[in-house]
Amino acid sequence: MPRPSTPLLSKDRIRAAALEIIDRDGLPGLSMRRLAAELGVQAPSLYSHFATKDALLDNVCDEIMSAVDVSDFATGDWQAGIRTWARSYRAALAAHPNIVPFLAGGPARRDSALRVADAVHGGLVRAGWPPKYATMIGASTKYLVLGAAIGSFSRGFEDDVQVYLDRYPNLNQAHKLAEHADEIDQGSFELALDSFLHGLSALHSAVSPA
Amino acid sequence: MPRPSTPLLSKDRIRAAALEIIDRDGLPGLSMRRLAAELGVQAPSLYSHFATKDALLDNVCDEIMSAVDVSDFATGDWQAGIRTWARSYRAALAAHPNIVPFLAGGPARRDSALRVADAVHGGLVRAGWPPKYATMIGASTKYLVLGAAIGSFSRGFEDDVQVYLDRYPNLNQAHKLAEHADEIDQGSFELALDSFLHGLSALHSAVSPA
DNA sequence: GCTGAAAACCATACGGTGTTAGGTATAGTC
DNA sequence: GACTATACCTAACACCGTATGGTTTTCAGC
Repeated sequence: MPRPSTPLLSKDRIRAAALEIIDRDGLPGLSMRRLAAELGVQAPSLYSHFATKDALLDNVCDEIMSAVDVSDFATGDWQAGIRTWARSYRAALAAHPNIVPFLAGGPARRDSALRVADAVHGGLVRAGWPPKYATMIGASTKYLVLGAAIGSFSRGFEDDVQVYLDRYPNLNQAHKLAEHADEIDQGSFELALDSFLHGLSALHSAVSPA
Repeated sequence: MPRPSTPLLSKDRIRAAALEIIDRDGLPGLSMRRLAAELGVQAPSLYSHFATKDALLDNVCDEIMSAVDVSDFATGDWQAGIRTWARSYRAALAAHPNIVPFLAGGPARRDSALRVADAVHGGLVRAGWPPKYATMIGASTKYLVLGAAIGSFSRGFEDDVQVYLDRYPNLNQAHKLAEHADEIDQGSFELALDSFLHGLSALHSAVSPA
């Protein structure tokens, strides 16, 4: 069956199916053959739309990152800018945790990432932060978000309580963590974000020329 | 060549060689065949010592994590405990950045991770933190370290300056980042850690029963 | 409307992967 | 000295990403 009348595939359809597989079966669960099968097609056909598997994954990442909101940097309130950015960033990754190891590992050269970096850096500098600090604050915030996404407590602990009880007395309630994992992840993230901004706010008056 | 007089392989030797390959060639550069070749052996022989590749990688991670220092939690100074923990943790990962995506993705059930979690949680609770906060503080700190390790600025930007200059005016000095990447990574991490502890310290007096 | 090029599918195949099965000779144990 | 477990081997399986080249349809330009 060569070139059909109406195309079976499209970048959008492939991307959506890939993300669905990743969310459902994890990153290793995505293979070009399985993806093709799910689309009712043979594996090499995908290469008419994406040059490599990595290019496809990059495209998936770009779509995820497009939900990141840096608009509050335009208001002049740099704290609101960071908060909105960090929260939307984290939410975007938490919605698709399985792809985070790939997304984080890849270079920041993706267009979507550059758009964000530019807005963040510009917003902070306009708010009076010296460029060097703007860079570090951007990096720190990214650390926090990526770490929260990849090191999520949710899937960190074993259901088998015995493992903890035996040897680690301080973790005797660890099995309860699984139940409240999302809550703890969210709380920990907010705690870190609040503390971070608290500290920055003190620093700002010390280094800002205004 | 069956069972040799003196064993060619050992868990230690395999682990060391694997880590060397990962450090040199990255995580995808490690295959059982290449590892075996480097050890002067055939791939299936490795399975006499490790059940699977993942088990081998877990073992490598355990070794890396053994350098993490939680001893300062025993001094009663919880801030020093966190600082020493976070810094040694980050240093351990920064020494082997290529394995971080695997290390971070895997569950926290590894023995070394449990040892740390127990010490951290115990130290914080003894210092007066309510257990819920102890959990969140541990998680937050872990986020920061993992994020700093995986989202390292160092490898985040393209050498090709033109990419930035064209479209993102606020990033016009981005090419300089590569030169000072390590410095920026370190500075950003310390900035985040300081701010975080600063905020926590205020919170402590509010929630501690003492 | 015809011709030529590009697009979008296909089957086949290559070299790589983690891993299993089964063989063989040595080391250590009763 | 016989037996078993060990630590290597070769061969092979199922899978992977992807290159090649073929076939038909669509589309652009004359």
